[in-house]
Amino acid sequence: MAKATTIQDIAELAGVSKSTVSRVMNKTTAVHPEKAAAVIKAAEQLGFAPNQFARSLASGRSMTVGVITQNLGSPFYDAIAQGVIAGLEGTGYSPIFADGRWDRVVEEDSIRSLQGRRVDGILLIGGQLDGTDLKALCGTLPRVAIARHLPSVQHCCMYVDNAQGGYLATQHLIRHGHTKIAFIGGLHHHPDAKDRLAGYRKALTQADIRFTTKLVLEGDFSSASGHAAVHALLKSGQEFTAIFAANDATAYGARLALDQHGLRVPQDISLVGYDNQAESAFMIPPLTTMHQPAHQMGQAAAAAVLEKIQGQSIKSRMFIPELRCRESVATRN
Amino acid sequence: MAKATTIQDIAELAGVSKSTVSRVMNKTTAVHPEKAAAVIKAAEQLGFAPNQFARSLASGRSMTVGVITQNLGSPFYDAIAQGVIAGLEGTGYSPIFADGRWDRVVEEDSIRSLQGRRVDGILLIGGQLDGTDLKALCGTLPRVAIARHLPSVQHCCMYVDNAQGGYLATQHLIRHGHTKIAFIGGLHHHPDAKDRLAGYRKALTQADIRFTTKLVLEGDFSSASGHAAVHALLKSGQEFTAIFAANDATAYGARLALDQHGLRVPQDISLVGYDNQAESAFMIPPLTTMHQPAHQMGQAAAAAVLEKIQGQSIKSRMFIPELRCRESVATRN
DNA sequence: TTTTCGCTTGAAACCGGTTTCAAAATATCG
DNA sequence: CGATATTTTGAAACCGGTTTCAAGCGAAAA
Repeated sequence: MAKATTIQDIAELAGVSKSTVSRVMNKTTAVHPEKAAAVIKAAEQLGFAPNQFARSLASGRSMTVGVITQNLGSPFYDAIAQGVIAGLEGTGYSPIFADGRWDRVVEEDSIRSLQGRRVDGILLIGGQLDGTDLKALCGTLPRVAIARHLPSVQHCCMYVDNAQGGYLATQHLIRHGHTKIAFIGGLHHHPDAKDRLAGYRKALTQADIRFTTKLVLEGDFSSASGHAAVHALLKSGQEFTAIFAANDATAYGARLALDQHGLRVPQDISLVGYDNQAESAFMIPPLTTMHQPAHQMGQAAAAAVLEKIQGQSIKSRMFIPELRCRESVATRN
Repeated sequence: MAKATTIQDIAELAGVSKSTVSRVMNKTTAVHPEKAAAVIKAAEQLGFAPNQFARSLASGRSMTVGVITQNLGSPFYDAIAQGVIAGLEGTGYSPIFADGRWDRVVEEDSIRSLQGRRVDGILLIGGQLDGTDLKALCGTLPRVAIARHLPSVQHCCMYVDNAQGGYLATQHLIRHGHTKIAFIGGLHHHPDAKDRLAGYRKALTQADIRFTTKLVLEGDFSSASGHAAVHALLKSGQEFTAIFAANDATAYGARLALDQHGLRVPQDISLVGYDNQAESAFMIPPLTTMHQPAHQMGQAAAAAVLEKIQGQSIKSRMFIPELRCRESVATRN
C-alpha cells in the first residue's frame, strides 16, 4: 500500500511547519493568508486525508458516536437507525454501529468494544441492559436510549408511549362497535408488548368491556406467530370480531390465517396493527395501524447526544403514536 | 471523564514495562508465565480497554472494514448488510457503515471518509461509481463489490444473475400458459432493472411470444410505482393476464391496484415479484417471487475481503436467484 | 527612537499503543 | 566450567496528528 500523505509532507511542500498545517486544517488560530493558501494547495495536490486515528489519539475526541442496535432488519428499529444517521449528517460526527442482538452479553461486549473505539457518546436503540448496568458500563459517557424508558433521572430517553398506542388502537375498534377484541401480543417479557397490552386493557375497562385472557394470545412480533395465533384462536372457538396485533408483521400473519379460514377483512373481522411499516399501506385491504415517529425519535436522539457531548444537559422526551386509519376496520352493527 | 487506564498503568501495577504488557495483550512473544499472569490480573483489576486509536496508529492496521450501503431500509440491501455483519462476526474486524444514498458525490465522500478512518478494506453494497472511479479512489485498498458486476478483472464482485432471475420468473409464467405478460420495471438506468428486463425478453423470445413495449412499464422499485403502473396499464386497455414486477414492493402496489379494480389474484391475473422479502409469504395470496441469496452474498463478501486483506487473491462469484413458488400464479387455460 | 503589545510561527511534548534493538538472563553444549 | 545459543526483557523510536510554549516579528504607543 502506497504510504498515505501526512501533514509532514504537506508542511514540506508548503514550506511551513507541521503545526501551521494543523492550524490551517482546523482553523484553530489565524495564519497568514498566503501561507494558508499554500497549505491548502499542497493538501489538494497530495490528496490529503487526515489520519483519524492520529487525530483522535491526540485530541481525545473521536468524532464518532456508537450506536447499539437490536435486530437489524426490523422496520421499526431500522427507521430509528435511519433517523440517527440523518441527525448526525453534517455534524462532523459519524455513527459506528454495533449489533446487540437482544442479548445482554453481546450488548455488553458491544458497548465495551465501542469504548475501545473511544466513541464520544452512545446511542442505544432498544436493548436489554437496565439503568444500573448502563451506568456501570458507560460511566459518565454521554448516552441516550431510544425506544425505551429507563426511569432513572440521569438517563435521557427518547421513547414512545406504548400504553397510549395500545389504548388508542383498541379505542378505535371499540368506537366501531367492537366488544370482542382479540389481542395478539409480543413476547411476554418485552416491555413494549406489555405496555401495549396495558393500553388494550385500559381501553376495555373504560368501555366496560370485560377483559378475558382467552382473547389474549402470545406472539413474538413475527408474521408466523400472528398466523399461528389466529389458527389457535379460531380453534379455541372463542368468539371475536376484531384483532389488535402488537405489530404489523403479526397483523400480516393474522390476515393470512383469516383469509385461509374464509374470513374477510374487514367485513367479518376488523384488524389493527402497530408500527405503520411501509408495506401496510399496500396490504389487502390497506391496514389500519399505529404510526410511531421512529425517524423523528432517531433524529432527536442524535441531536440530544451531541448536545450532551457539548456538556449541555438534556431531558427525556416522550413521543405519542398516531392512528393511521385505512381500510381494515369496519363498523360493527 | 475519568482518565481511562493505559498500558502504562498496568505496567506499573504489574511491575513490568509497557513493552511486556503489550506483548501479553497481543501474544506476540512469549513472556514469563508469572509476569504474564501479573499483567492479566492488573488489567482486569483496572478494567483495561485498549485504545483502538493508539493501537491502530501504531500498528497501521485498523481492524475495521468500511461498508458503503445504499438506501438503508431496502429489504434486499439490508439482508446483504446483515450477511456482512454475520461474516465479520468473531473475526476481530468491525464494520463501519457509511451511507452512499445512490449519489455519486455522497458515495465518493463516504469512501474518502472511510479512508480517513484507515479501514483495512471496503465493501460496496450496490452503488454508482464505476470500476475506474473506484480504482482511482481506493488505490490498492482491498475492496469487493456486492450486488453488482464490474467487468474489470481486478474487481472482485459478489453478484446475482439478474438476467437469469428475470428469465426464470417470466418462464414460470409462460409455463403456466401466460402469453400476455406485463413487466413493471425499476428505474431505466438501474442495471438490475435492465438485466431483469433482458431476462424477461429472452424468455418471451424463446417461447415465440412477441415483445411489445406496451406491456413494459417503468417503476422505481416502490409500491407506489407498482400501484400507478397497474392503473396506467388498465387505463391503456392493453390486454394482459400476468404481471412480473421488478421487485416485491412493486408487486404489492400492483396487487392493491388490481384489487381496487376488482381483479383477483391469481384467478384473473397472475403475479410474480422479485426479492422474496419477508412480507411476501404473508400476502394475500402468498406471493410467488424470486429469492436472492442476499445474506449469503454479504457473508461471502465479508469473507472475501478478509482474505484479500491477508494478501490472498480472490475471484468474483455469481449467485443464482431461485424461484419461490407460492400462490399468486395460476394456470391459464 | 525605544518600549510594549498582539499576532504568527516553529519546536517540542504529548496522546497510548506497537515494534525494533540490544542488553540481560537463562539454557545448551562441548 | 566456560563459551555459545536462545529466550525474555526494557529502553527508545515511532505512528500522525494536536496543543502548549516561548520566540520572532511588525505595528502602535510613548
